[in-house]
Amino acid sequence: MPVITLPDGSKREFDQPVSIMQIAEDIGPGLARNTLAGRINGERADACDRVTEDANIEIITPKDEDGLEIIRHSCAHLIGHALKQLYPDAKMAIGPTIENGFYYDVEMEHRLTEEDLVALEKRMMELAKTNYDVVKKVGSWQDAFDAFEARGESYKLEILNENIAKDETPALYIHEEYVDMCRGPHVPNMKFCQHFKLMRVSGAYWRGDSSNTQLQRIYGTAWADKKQLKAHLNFLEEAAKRDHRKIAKKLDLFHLQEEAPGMVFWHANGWTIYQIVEQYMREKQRKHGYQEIKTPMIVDRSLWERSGHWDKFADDMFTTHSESRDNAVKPMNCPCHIQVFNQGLKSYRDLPLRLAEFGSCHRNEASGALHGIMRVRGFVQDDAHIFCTEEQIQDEVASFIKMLEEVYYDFGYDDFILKLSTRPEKRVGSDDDWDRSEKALEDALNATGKPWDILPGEGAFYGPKIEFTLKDSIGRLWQCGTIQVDFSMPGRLDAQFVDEQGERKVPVMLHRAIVGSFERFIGILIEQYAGAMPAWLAPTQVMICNITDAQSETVQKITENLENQGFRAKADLRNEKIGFKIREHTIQRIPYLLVIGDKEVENGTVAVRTRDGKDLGVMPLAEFSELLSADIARKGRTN
RNA sequence: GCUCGCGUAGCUCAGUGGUAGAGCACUCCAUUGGUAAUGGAGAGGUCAUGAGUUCAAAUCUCAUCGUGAGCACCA
Repeated sequence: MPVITLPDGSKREFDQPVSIMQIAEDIGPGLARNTLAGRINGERADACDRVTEDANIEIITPKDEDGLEIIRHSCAHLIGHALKQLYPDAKMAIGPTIENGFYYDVEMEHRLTEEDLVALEKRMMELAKTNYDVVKKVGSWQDAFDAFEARGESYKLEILNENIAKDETPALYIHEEYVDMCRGPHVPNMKFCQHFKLMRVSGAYWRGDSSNTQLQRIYGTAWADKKQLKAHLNFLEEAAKRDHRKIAKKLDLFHLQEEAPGMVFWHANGWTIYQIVEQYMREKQRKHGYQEIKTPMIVDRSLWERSGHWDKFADDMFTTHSESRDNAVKPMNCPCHIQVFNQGLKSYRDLPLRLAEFGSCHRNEASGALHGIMRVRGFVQDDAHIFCTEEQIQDEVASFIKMLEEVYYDFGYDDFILKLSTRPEKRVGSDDDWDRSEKALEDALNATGKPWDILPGEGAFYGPKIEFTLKDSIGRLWQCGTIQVDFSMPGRLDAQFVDEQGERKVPVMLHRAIVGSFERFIGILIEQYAGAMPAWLAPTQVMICNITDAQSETVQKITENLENQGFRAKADLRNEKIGFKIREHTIQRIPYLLVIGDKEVENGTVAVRTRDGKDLGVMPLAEFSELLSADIARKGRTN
């Protein structure tokens, strides 16, 4: 005789066990029609699952966030249903949901092409449109094993053998002749799975291990209704227009070419942005107590052997040979920074010592990893190493995060993601060291008042780290900032300081970066602003246009005047119509356009228009200078 | 590095066996026009590279390089 309590507090009593669906029917037929699944005392359950005892029950519909996930998960099963009709030899591996959609990894002889994907999608839609019921069957481990053995689903058998205990009762979901195994819940009927689109097919390793066979991964997106699906596809289309590689061509920012894969050729416009970012960071670091240094790019192999990098990363380093020496082009700056630290005996009074470098590094990244200027082989880090005592770690981390926030807010990044990566299995340092430094990072994260994720086991071998991650235009995540505790390298490279007792001790080293790589950071900036850089970063801040030759001299004077004030101003004196010039510079995303005609010359004014097409009216040049200064001073702050 | 796709004029792209096209950009001429494209003319490509099939290859095959998506990697 279960008593059901609904989210609004109302209760319903039944004289026998009831399914979620029956409860929904009891509440109303409209709700029953939209019932995907439910929650029994907060635990997700299938619509057909029975409630035997008193419980809090919630009904999940497509409007529910969980509902969308359930739809996506069932769409993955739908791939299996349709795919095995078209390719009976296909073996289904795993089919989870991901952000905005789902995928299924499959092994099969035939390599899926784009046309195959279209055909597969068509079959999936046909099947879904029949509105068939999905039947859940809970049975013994052996039942599941037999079912998949009969079907030759070797990956399912492997999952059963390795991931599911013999005394468990796995749930099978029956999609007509197709059977899948899943924790669920799933949709009760395929009428809910009719707003999806297959996106692409690519390779993916079984269990994420590159030594395993590579499967074919079919990606799809799925939504609760047509409108949501359309909105998502539209979003992707808009996002593609923000791609930093496309914008870079249009705005003449940089290029890449075959002879130097993964190395950026910065053009004047892009380099202007780069320089502003670098100068800004230089000033920021100075104010926060860093000393800027510069260390060599080519360093003898022996240093990399001592630092431990040669062992781990030899294949990923560029090397050069000269006379009798093997050198590596530096992939990172820390060993060099320790060399600077090691010059002259350091006292505890020198700590914390913060050494910063805009360090030009090269790593021979796998060809498949390269991506525009987000992942490159030659890059520059705003790298710094803080040499300190263990007691100083927490304060240093806290003030670093503060500095990072100042920087990110100035660049208009308000929603970066924080993650803490903790001790991996293979590591150096005592558990005690790890306990303390993980705690220090944790405390610093909590002090930010922002949410953060934990990535267990993802720390570097030498210490835990915090990562600060930004998103590109289509939501891909890129790590930019980081702060990492290192117990290992200072000792390996003989860094020491003299403590209060006159004893020599090894300092702790904090690796840290805010922009990370300038290349990546600027790539994300371009996508964030879709090329319309805020005035402080815009390569050209103001373009001054004449209407006819009669105003040329005045335009030149105005341009000079603005340049002398430190603004990045250019004159457009071409024999073109004003509409043509306006269009061109608007497309070039120049923040301010000044138009000078006879009226302006006569009155000593400028007509101001923004790249958004706003007419700010006619004003004296001094007034425009103030306006531009104020805009520049705001940087990328949104408030 | 792996899987699949792609590589044609500066850019965006059309061209699927008979030695190459459009729009924009570029150059020249005319035009001096008040806020997103003035008109006309011209120049520009051993179709990524190499090999093969064929009477004939941008087009078919193979390899290499680059690139895109994803996977793996990311000190």
